[in-house]
Amino acid sequence: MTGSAKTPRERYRQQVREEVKEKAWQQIAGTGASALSLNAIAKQMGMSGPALYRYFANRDELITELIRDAYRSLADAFIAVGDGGDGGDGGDRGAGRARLAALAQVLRRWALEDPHRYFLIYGTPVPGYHAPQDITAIASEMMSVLLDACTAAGPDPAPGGEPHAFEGHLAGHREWAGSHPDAPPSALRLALAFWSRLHGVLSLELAGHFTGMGLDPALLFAAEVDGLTTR
Amino acid sequence: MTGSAKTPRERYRQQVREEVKEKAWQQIAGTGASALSLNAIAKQMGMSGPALYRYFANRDELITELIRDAYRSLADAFIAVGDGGDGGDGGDRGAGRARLAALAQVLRRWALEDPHRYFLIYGTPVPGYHAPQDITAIASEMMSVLLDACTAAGPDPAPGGEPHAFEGHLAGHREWAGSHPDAPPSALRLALAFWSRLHGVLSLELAGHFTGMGLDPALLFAAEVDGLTTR
DNA sequence: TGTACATCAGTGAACGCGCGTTCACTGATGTAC
DNA sequence: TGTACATCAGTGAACGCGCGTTCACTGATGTAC
Repeated sequence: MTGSAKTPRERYRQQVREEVKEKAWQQIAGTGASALSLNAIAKQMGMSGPALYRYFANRDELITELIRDAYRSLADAFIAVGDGGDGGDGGDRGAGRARLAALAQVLRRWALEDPHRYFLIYGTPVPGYHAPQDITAIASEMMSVLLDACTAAGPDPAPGGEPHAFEGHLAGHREWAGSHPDAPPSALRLALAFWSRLHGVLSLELAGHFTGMGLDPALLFAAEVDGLTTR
Repeated sequence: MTGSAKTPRERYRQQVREEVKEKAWQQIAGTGASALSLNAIAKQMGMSGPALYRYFANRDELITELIRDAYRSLADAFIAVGDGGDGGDGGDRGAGRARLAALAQVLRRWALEDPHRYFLIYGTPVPGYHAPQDITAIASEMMSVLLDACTAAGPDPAPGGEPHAFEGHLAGHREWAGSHPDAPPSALRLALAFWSRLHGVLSLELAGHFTGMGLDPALLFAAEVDGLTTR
């Protein structure tokens, strides 16, 4: 796929890089990203610490790479849903809403699959860290898929007649929806509600705030999805 | 208030403990909780590192104390709103909804006042850390205030006739609402929506996920509050 | 096919750092008679 | 009011640890003729 005709050395390099990242994820799963240690990874791979500097310039580069991979993985999962459904532009509202529901399920599965990976993206920000531009670009890809579905889900002509005040604000502040310059404000609002509500449930769930409460987080999640795709 | 007739030494002890915590918060604001260092705090106070062991058994005890204080502070802010409003039990729905909106504003102000404090409670969990029971008790106090308001806000008899499936689940899983054994399932659901939706917006906002998008998070927050207190 | 050279993966020693925590000790503050 | 003793805050040295990162070097792998 990417850059064919690799020399054996290049292939090996990439292979080792992958193994480093794999061990890094294992370590993050155990003690969190802030405790990520290059030396510990090296030891786990049976190498000496300095050897890793052949593959990553420093600790920060490794972490950035992990964040990038996490975003890429989630974006690909989103895109797969977008491709699977019918075109969208001509689809009826029902199809758009079904696609929204599918995106929600993909998001939840992805989050539960590896909570630490989820928190690497959406958790407490690392002080001083700023994502490079190519990572924000991946985030935009995801938003684009989401906006697709939200637009297809229907403009939801406000039953009362007057659109919500927030939609007025969005009509004038839509830089973030650059990929969909024609999406109605109600679709923009729906996308933001989708994102923030589902993140709210997921991050509380993954952080363990529901444990001991005796309720099933999956049902709360489903209820929120319902609220987003109904009416 | 708590334990009068302190000796001067006890008073001094408590004073130093407070100063330690104050410096700890400053440090957290700068580099996050995971980088909290006892030695650095001591240096900032003009003392040697080991001196702090007169006041805290170890680093973990200090962090637990900070978490406890954070919860206490938010709970007190919630309780102040609850006390301010009219009784509640007899109040009309409008009053309940106004109280919900007030709680939302208090939550947002509290979060913006010190984002790191917010993340200490609601951010990426520290691997292996389990909150002692007295802290979960404080969380219950908050939930109780919230349930008060949600109950007063009205049972919201489902317009379509059939209550949402999730409310059926809640009717049978309400241990977490122990303080309000008679609250209708719709009130329980409202409380969970309040908590998770507002947390969703706030945590995305505080983590900086809206920066560069060109929209005003305060308005998204307000729109979500609106959705919770309308209809 | 074989030799000469360049590339590059990995090692081990070392640097400097800051961490949490313990310990024996000094000196000030409070208490009892 | 003054003396004898107990309490406790704070110090400085020390222990052991792991971290990221650099450096000079060895040995294997690939390339050019």
